[in-house]
Amino acid sequence: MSQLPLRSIEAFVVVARAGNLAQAAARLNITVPAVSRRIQILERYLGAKLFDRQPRGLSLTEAGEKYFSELGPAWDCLWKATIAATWSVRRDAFKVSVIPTFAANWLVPRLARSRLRLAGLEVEIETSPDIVDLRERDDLDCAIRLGLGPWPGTVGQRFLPIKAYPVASPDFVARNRLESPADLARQTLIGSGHQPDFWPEWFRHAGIGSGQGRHKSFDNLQLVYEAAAAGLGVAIGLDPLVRPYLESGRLLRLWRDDVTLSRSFHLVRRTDRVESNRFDLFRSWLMGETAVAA
Amino acid sequence: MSQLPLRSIEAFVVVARAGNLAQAAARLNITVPAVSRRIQILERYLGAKLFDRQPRGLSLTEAGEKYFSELGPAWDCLWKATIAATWSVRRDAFKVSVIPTFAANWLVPRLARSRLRLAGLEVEIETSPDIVDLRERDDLDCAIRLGLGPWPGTVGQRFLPIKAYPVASPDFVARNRLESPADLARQTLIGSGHQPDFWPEWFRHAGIGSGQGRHKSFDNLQLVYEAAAAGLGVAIGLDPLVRPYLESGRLLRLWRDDVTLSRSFHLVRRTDRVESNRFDLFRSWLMGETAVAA
DNA sequence: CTTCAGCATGCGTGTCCCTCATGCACCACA
DNA sequence: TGTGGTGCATGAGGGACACGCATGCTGAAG
Repeated sequence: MSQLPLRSIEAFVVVARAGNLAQAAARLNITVPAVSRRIQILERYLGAKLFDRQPRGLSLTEAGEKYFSELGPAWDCLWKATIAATWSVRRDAFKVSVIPTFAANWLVPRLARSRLRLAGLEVEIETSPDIVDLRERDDLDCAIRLGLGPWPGTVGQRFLPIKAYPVASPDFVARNRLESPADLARQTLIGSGHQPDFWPEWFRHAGIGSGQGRHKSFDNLQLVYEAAAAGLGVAIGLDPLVRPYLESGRLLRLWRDDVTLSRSFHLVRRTDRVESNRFDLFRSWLMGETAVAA
Repeated sequence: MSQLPLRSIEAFVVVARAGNLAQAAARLNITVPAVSRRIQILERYLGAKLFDRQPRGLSLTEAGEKYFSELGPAWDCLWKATIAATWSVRRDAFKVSVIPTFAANWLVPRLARSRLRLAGLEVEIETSPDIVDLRERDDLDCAIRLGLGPWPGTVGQRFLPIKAYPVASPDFVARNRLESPADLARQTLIGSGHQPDFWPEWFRHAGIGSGQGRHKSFDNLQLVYEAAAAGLGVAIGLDPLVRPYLESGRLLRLWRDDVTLSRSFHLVRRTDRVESNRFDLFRSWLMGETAVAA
């Protein structure tokens, strides 16, 4: 007496868009096997294969393609309508509190090319170098935080691990002989003030006594990287954040070794607020982005 | 970590269309309390009231109206796409085997004004006075049967109880004095040949020895009623089927007493076939029709 | 005033679905 | 050709969710 396998249909849409189960699972906030089963259920229900299982992910079959072309828009419409109906009063944007560096180097670029607005969600970013207490800011819907978690009054989940490695400007590298981590002792190390400094944790992993060189501190990571790019010294690069600098060539990674930090990025919301579909949508998008970024 | 309450959204669409929980429950094939809860869940999730609970059923609030206006089409689209994707090969109609009288007096009129075709399901009716063995007819998707059930090789559910009462033409009533069931002994009783005759069961309930009058039999109920309308005698009217005759005035109900027969209409499908969404859709529609017809 | 229709709620239970662990196929690289 | 890695499928077990039943409640009709 089964009805439409709705959860399977949902999974189908997400998988079709993602192209692989891992990213879809992240978006759906369930595990890969669970997604796999959902797809199987739908395929059995329809009596048709929807995906070709290929060594590198899945791709839609002809039937799947056709089904998806009709289903996708309908699903978006459903989402959009549901978002719009949420506290129909609340036509305001979905506000997220983030540290400036993450906003500039990760969040904003991805938001720009996302489908979120199409899905009916307007996202507004508020940056703050310090951790904002969500309980005192009713206008904020959630926050993205860098640290160990949990934070009082919030629930959340880790969504992006951080790798760290020393970086410096090409010019700086050319002028100084930096052959092994031990050479760092003679250099100026640029750290962050507001955010906990990541040098100690890196030195610990690298097996060297904490850096003996001179230290410089800046309030925010953006300034840290800018300083390094200007040739002021060696900074500790946090992997997703520093990438734009590496890609543009303004900074170089000194050695291949990297360290996965204990701190990572977390998405948190207030414990005392009902989880809204706006939050669902945002998290879904966020998880999908990180899964693909791996 | 909840996702969209899809089952609740489904329920919302169905309830919004039905206007009351009972009919919606029938369509969804679940109980009334279950539907009630689904709606509550959605309302909590959205943070908005969707229905005004009125003494006579529910009606959409303004917010609900708006939500439904966007959701309804999307939902239909989803259904349609899913139907279309079902064994993408099978573009043929959904074939139902029915007895002729039921087709003519109940099914066809309702099908005509239904949204089924809009939803993407083409229904084809095959009438047969005898019970067709579904196992021998691969082209049939399901059957509607009058009887006690179950039938070998099938699963199904009762969906329409039958009330029975004697009927005769206005002319016949004028010519003969028919004041109590006992008077039937002197009259010609018109029964059916193929279908089991319903007179005996009626007499048993009425507390009278089986009718002593002359009997006439016809192959199908349509002919039975036509014969009665022509003044040939008294027929036993089966409630949903004989109604068109009563409404047009061609037949009159003799007494207010009625009997609910042990036999009723059942919707059945083959046990050995996976329940398809086409069947789901058809059943959903059928259940909704009977709930409203009550 | 009684009865009935129709929706809400408490409680117990069954079932579905998810997670974890493992297996398998394919590709890349040595 | 072996080895590691990626990505999906499958088996077992458990937990949460949602359904059904019984009952209560409210407003209207007889």
